[in-house]
Amino acid sequence: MSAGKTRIAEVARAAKVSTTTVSRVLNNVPTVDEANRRRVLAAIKRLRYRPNANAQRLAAGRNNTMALVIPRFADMFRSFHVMEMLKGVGTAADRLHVDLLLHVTDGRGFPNVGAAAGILFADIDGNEEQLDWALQQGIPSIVMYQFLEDLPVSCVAVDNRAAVENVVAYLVKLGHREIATITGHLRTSIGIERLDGYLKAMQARQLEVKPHYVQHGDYTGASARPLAKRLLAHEDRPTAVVAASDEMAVAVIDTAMEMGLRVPEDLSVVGFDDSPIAKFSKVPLTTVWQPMSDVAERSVEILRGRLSGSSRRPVKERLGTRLVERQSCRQTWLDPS
Amino acid sequence: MSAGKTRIAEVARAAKVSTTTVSRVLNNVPTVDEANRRRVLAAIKRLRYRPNANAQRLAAGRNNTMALVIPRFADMFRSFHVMEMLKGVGTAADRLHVDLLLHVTDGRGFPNVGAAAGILFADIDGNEEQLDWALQQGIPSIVMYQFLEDLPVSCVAVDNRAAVENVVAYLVKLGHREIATITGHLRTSIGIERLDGYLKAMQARQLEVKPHYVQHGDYTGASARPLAKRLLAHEDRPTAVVAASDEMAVAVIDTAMEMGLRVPEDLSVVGFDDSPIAKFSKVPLTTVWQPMSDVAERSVEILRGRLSGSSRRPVKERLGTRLVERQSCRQTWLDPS
DNA sequence: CTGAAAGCGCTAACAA
DNA sequence: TTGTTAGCGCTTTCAG
Repeated sequence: MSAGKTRIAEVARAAKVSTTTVSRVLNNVPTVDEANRRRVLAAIKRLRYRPNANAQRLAAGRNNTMALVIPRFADMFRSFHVMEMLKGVGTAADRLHVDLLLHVTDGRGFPNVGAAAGILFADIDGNEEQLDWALQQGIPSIVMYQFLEDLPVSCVAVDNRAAVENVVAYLVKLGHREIATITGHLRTSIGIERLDGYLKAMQARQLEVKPHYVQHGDYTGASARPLAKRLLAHEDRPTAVVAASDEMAVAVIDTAMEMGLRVPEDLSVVGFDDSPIAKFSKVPLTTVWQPMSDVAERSVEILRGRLSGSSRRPVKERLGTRLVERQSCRQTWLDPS
Repeated sequence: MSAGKTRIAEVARAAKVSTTTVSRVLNNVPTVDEANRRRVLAAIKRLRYRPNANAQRLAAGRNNTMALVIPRFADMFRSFHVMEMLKGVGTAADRLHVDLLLHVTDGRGFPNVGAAAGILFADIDGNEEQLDWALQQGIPSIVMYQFLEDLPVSCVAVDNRAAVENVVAYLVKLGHREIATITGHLRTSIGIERLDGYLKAMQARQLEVKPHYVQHGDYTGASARPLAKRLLAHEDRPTAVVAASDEMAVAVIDTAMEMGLRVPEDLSVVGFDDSPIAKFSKVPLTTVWQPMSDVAERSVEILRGRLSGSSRRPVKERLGTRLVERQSCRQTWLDPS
């Protein structure tokens, strides 16, 4: 009894029509006499009638419910991204009339997707088991923000490779040739793609990737600090660092300053995420903005299409990023002031 | 047809029992022969049967679905708080077996709470209309993070007053007497309570609240900047500022430094929120941590109780905060180094 | 411990 | 344009 206790029959009685007619006005079926429609509407209002959604769905046989699975302990998937994601998912859900069932999970156990016809995985990292299960159950699913090449599942991700290539191109244009990187987790496609983008971009320009140029972090500032120290203490110090996350970029800046280096005069730093800390760090961070909300919207659209029965083949898409220039990069030939 | 297309009848046939028995094992009814239970479970697995949640709920007449309403454009309700809230709501929902229907809304229109038996409002600010509607419809609702004294609705909020009183006490213990505040929006209970806490604490200690000591901001850094400038440029400059948000506190610090003041040597600053920027600001910020996730958990519990029919009277609770000491405050009698 | 049968509240043919 | 009549897929008395 999701509603109060008013049934459709009572509304029908009050409006002096059949339940069918009430159902019709409820579902905006045009073939209803205007007078009747008005009386029904009035009765609904007066009786505070709210249809029982379960009965509706059962009878109609349709189900526009999607489960949104998000990790309980968002690690790399930062909270500001979650908000963007929610905005995107929410907007699309609204527009496409889909209901969202929220599942905050620790990755263990299976999402209680009882009522859901499909599943939206936000950041599959740590939820692989659940994805497997969904796939095996044949539940239409889509994973957001991660490009799963080999799995027969739809996904919408950010074009990480192109993003980093773009960053390197930007640094090169500023005159940098000694460019190092601090990677994210390399067990996720995101981390791999960002590293790959760096490698490809360097190679394309015949720039040498010295061994110490690639430092393996895990997105956290804590992981980046010692890496930055090692990198910057090296006799063959790079003039620019591209980090796979803003947090790591900030750690690089902090470490550099502690070591007496100036940013951006002695060292250019680029982050990834365009998170709030990018604006608030000691040196406003030049970083990569990601279309978090668009990825989410697109995902809902695709899954909706899948549920409507159009195609059964997985859809895989990538969305573009944007470089946000702030103050952590500098041309190499400028006289350091 | 949320599930594939397997019906309970097919499972029953495969397991050579009645649908009733299948239903029993589905619902963990103990009175089922072990052999039968095993066969049913096997059949379920083999046929990949997933019960139709709508039919279940309709037949059983129960409804443990809560709509979670969150604003699309989270302003004061910062994203890191959203994550905490989701964690809390998710945890409680899991534990209490409630389904969460997510509604990301722009405040206009009414939440499509069709399937929901109750509503959780996260940050009612901007959603007053929707709350009114819910109340009028008699839908059990609870508002989180805002204490609505006069409305007949349950709410769980942070004890803002006590929190700020505690901050003032802390500053006084450090020797401060000239303590100013930058408030948040005063059209929300949160902003009012924080200001009130400040006023009460000052009064209780017979400390004068000079007119310019109370500056009205709106939680954003942008709003605080000019206020901070005015406050610090005043001939009768305070030695400490308590801001109603971390963003504003950071703005105060930045402004102070731009004006040649040192923090905390010349000015102590306390924030509110314990947001990520509190750690990353130029001077690590002493601030108030809020039990965001606990508020959410408690809210779900209370609403659940309400739905289970226990009490009909609104429940109103406040949860305590904690002062997180970092490096933006200093004893007044210390020799400024 | 098990099954037959009667709905849960609504929608959707099908006739009228 | 309207109402009658079957169900949607599951749970739940109530006998057995």
